[in-house]
Amino acid sequence: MIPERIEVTSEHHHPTHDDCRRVSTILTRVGDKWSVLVVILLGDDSKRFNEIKRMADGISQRMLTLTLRGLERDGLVTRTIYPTKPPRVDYELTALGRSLCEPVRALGMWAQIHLAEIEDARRAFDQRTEVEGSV
Amino acid sequence: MIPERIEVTSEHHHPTHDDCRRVSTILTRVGDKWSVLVVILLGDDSKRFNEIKRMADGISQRMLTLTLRGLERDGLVTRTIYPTKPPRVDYELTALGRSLCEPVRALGMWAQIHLAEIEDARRAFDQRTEVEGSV
DNA sequence: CTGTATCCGTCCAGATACTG
DNA sequence: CAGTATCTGGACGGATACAG
Repeated sequence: MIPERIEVTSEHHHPTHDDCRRVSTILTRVGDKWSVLVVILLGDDSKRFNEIKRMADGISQRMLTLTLRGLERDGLVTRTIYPTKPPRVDYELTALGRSLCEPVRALGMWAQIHLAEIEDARRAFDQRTEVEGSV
Repeated sequence: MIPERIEVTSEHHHPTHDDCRRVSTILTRVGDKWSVLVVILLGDDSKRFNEIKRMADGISQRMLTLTLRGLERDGLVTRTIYPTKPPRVDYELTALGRSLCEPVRALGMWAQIHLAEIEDARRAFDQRTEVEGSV
């Protein structure tokens, strides 16, 4: 029972303020430096802290902790502690987390498909700007 | 002719480093505070600077300028200057910009559908954390 | 191993004032 | 109207050291 459209401001058929703020909110969360990377990396099986850290390659311990906490807070990942010695903590995507993967992957596909196009546009823009600057 | 899958690192069938970095890059760009909002607001017809500013409601002039420049640089919007008096500048989504709307809307739908779920998770988490803190 | 605490430099966003 | 310039506070990310 997935609603086709949730509730859009008044009559306007194309999403407006409320709608966009929501999108914006989620994208802000999702768009931070590491969250999506971690979500995708988690994939289907649970993983340990350092395992993720190695995969992410470049993330600091601090940032990984913060990122995982954020994802946990949003109900996207679960955190399971095994009080062994040394301690072991497993992270795993929740159903919600896995469901997020779909639209994110779609965006990822878009990114890959249009990457060259965007980079060309950037080069062109930078050149234009540069020329202006040197006049 | 949209490729099902572009090129994923070696054998692994689930996206890895390269893949993820790309997604991450785009999401970072897309995930900043105003870009997506502006893209969605632009919709199908061109709009003027202050027109967008009014719709965005809360964005500063500076941020709107920077956001639009960024989008223009990435080839997502065009900027048309009419040297009238007073000057008039129209912004419009490019084909690339419009194509971005689709995955973004998908994410938006996801956000709307799961908003309550996420907020519940947040409340639960905060409560748990709070309890721990007070012990 | 899996964190937390602290320090610190950088970037970013907002406010304000000014310009073509 | 549509910007640019400048200043400033705060958030963010990284490095490091320490703890359970």
